[in-house]
Amino acid sequence: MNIKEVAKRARLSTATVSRTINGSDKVSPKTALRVQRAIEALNYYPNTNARALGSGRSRLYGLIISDITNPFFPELVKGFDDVAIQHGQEVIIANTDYDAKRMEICVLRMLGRKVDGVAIMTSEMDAHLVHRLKSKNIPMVFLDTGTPGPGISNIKIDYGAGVDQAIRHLVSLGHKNIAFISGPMHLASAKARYDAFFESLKRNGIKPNPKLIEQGDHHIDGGGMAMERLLQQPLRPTAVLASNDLTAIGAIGALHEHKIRIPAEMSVIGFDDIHMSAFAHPPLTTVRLSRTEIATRAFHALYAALQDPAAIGAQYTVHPELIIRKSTSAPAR
Amino acid sequence: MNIKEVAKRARLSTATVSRTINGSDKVSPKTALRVQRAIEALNYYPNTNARALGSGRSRLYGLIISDITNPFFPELVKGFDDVAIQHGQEVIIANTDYDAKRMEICVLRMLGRKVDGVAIMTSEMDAHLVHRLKSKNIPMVFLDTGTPGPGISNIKIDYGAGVDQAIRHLVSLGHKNIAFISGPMHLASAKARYDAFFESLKRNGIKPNPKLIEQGDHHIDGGGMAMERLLQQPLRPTAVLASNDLTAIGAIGALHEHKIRIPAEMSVIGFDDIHMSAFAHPPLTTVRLSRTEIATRAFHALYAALQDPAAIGAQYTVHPELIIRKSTSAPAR
DNA sequence: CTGTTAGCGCATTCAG
DNA sequence: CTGAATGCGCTAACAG
Repeated sequence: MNIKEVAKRARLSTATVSRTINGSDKVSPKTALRVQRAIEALNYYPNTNARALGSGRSRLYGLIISDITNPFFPELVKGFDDVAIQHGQEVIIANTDYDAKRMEICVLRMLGRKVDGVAIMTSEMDAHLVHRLKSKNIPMVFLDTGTPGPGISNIKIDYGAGVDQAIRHLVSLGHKNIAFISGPMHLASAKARYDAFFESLKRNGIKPNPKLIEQGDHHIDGGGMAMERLLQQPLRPTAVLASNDLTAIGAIGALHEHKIRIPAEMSVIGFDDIHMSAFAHPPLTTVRLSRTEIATRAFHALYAALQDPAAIGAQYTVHPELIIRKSTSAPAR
Repeated sequence: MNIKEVAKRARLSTATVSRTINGSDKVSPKTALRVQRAIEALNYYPNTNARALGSGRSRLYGLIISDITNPFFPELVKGFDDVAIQHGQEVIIANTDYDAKRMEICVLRMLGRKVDGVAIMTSEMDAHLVHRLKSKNIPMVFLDTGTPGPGISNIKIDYGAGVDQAIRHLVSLGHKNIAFISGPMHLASAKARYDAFFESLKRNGIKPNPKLIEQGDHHIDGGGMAMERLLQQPLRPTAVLASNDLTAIGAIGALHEHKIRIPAEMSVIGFDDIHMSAFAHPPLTTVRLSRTEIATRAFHALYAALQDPAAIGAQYTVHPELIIRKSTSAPAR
């Protein structure tokens, strides 16, 4: 079953069939209809590999993430996939697992499949791999770690504004001793949040207290353990901001263990707004980072580059939004 | 950069280059080495599309899941992807989102890409789509919903044994009034767990009480709401088995709201053992369904069919395992 | 608007 | 063990 059969059935040339399949406007509506009918009658669908080989375009986009097991990513994947499907494109996902060798395999595969673009949503991206992609003129879009240039876009996250909303919310509630549980500092996104915390504190007239900073690992247990350490401080904070929601959820768990009431005795704020945060106990106040927005912008950055290869990469900014739920309140006096 | 260049560089024919790339044994070690060197010198990697077109085999496997946002699936995806990479194969993921039209698009794409096999991990699979795959002789493997046959394997989950371990654990602890929160009954997996619950109860000499059965939705909130309903019963159960971990976590949340102590006043058991269950409060006792095992078996079923196309589909059974943590104990007297 | 033709890059006969 | 030639299914000029 191939394009020839369809052409034969419709009594047309393969070129015309190909044209109508690709929505060329140089086909009369009547012949297009004839083609459609033949396609349906024969249950035909084109061979993607041959298509890519012939045209040089694969209609395939690569999405590189570091850990699909982290709830932040599936939502991102879903968003990206959704938009891609809407545009008749496909996506191939690569899970690097924070492993350099695996990352290389992933990139090589994408190169081999002639992807039309790749979205790099992990900060641990080897420079030489990026270079390799660039040398093949494959459009790229980075999440917060790229430098816009020819064919390279970047989606910037305004961590400063996001963290600032959280801190202002806490300050307006009357909090002064605000702790922070960071992520692993070798991750660019964790570092950015960490820095934003300090700046926001200063901006709000609060002197950062190093004893109120603990490091987590962006997972539940790291958050719990960091909270434990925080509780051993002589000066107990009245509020804690976590670098991501998983960390906050872990912290909440530790607080429950110690029978510390939330938010009465301790306010907790997360970052990301993953789905389950709304179902935490109490429902978590957090700074939402819209995965849908990130995914949509990423796809469009790539798709636009495809339409106009000369287009220079753009820089987008996504603004986080504070979602106030039940884990924050004025401190008990 | 293509195979010709490599051939030229190595002063060999493209056929020989192709052979060594594909690990043919009809190439002398010396010439193979020459090819290797040329490949490295030129930074060559084969064009996957051309490869698939020429050989008819794509080295690509399809994985169909219903909702990547459900924590059960990312772990499955990761497992499948890991094994595939180990075997030098690629995987393309399709997220059907419980939507029939989208499912059709996904299958058509896989067909178009000439996948070497597809793993169907969702129960809502259209019969005509399965038929279409079958007519193209594409090996398939189902998760608990397939009938083994030529090129079709099935991975059976012994829900009966899994649920039975949970019930026996509860019974041995002294529980008699055991509630069950089911999943959405239109899902085959939810139905299977539901049925297993009844059978296990009988097997353990307990008469099922319809008032102690509530329906959830396999999400956190559904579990919470179902638990609320259960608590309004005049006869309060001393233990509850949830159809999956998310449901159990929701139930735990509802119990906390009511200040009901777990496990002293209510034991809770989940099903699946998703990663976060170990970090619930208290850590959830649950029936582990190894995603790694499912994924590995699924991949191998497909991969084996590829090696020997005449191989008849096999049936595998994966046995769940009770993981006892802190959410279960003897009932308070 | 439609048909003819020549590759795309590789795997695979078939010779040697 | 190696090379030359053919075709996979489709798209993209180029004609008409």
